[in-house]
Amino acid sequence: MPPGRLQRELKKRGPFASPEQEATLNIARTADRFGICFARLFREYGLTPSQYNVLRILRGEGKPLPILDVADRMIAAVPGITGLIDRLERMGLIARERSTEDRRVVYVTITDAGLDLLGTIDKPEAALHQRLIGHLSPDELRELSRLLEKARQSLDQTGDRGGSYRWHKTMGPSHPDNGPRSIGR
Amino acid sequence: MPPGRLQRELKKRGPFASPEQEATLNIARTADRFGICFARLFREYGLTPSQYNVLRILRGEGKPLPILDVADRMIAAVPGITGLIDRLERMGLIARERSTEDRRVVYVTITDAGLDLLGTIDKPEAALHQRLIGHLSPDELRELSRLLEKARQSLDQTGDRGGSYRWHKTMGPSHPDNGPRSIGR
DNA sequence: CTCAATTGATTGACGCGTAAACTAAAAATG
DNA sequence: CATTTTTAGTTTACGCGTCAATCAATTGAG
Repeated sequence: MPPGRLQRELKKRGPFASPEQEATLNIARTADRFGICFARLFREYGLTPSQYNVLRILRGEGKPLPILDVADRMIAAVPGITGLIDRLERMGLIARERSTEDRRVVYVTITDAGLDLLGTIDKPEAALHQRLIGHLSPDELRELSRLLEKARQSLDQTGDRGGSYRWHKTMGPSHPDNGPRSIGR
Repeated sequence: MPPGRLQRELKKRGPFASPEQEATLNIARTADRFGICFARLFREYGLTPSQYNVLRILRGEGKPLPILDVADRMIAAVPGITGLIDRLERMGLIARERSTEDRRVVYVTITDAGLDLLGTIDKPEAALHQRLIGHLSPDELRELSRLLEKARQSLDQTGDRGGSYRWHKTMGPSHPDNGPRSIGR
């Protein structure tokens, strides 16, 4: 049976086909807009969102971390991480260091310069969070986070984890996963 | 209330710096995860999220649209639109057409092939929306959309429109969200 | 009318995400 | 011990977003 006129008509001028679509699009749109603001902020300090992301992960860890562990905590797939690390290393914000035990793994650490840079971003970043959604009441913020967390439950159940490429080890659902840290788009 | 999903996912030992940060990060994270799902769906049909976005905009308009008007309705900046249009044209999904009055202007239309392709994506896409947030109640969906729209108000007021590059015409705040249509990250 | 400013659109350079193919080291298997 | 398999990481190729610079058509000021 062909598509049907009813469906076509509903689609034609209705702003949204369903409340589900409306919500999903709202999530995407809001994240995009907010992401642009954060990207602008990071760029003032010479960083892209992804680069900031890596630095945050490394600062949070406090000690050298294998490169793939960094990738695991970002949404990004693995291959892209190499160039990212390259650039950060060239900027002097992080340092590579090959493991002696297992010479395949490359550890990455944040340098003092990297920590300094992050330190200068901390306050403006908090202020931006505040500017963007500070006008929501505490109740609204709580409810918003609750709804978004509930929304993401549909991903866990279907095994639809973000990181493609390989789902090596730690396949267990909801292991103590240090997820992505930042905001970048 | 238990620790909260995002907090656990981030394995942040301390609490969030602020409820504002928690909410902002939740928005970004949810959009990222959902975006991956949609990107996968579109890719099954040979489309990237951006390409799908352009096609949706053109179908919604129903008539030829100047290239910059397409860019306006996407988050993307202007220069990137050219290559995007190039590829879609090469795929036979849209058509370019130079204006006769103002020979600087290039109009873009969706072809029948483009419409057909979109038609085949419609149902699976709706199903995906459903799968991703169908488990929220109507009340919750309404509330989620309301909160996200309210969150975005902070952007309108400060003139922080997404599209950089040039902020030519149509500066009007929040015209009936004819804005970007898709989901891509 | 002429010349400068504006506007629509494109190009080039760079960073990033992702799929695919590849190298090298370690682990598993026989 | 030799061979296969797995794993860490890189390279390559392509699509896309963004900035800076450019070109051509149009508009505006004098």
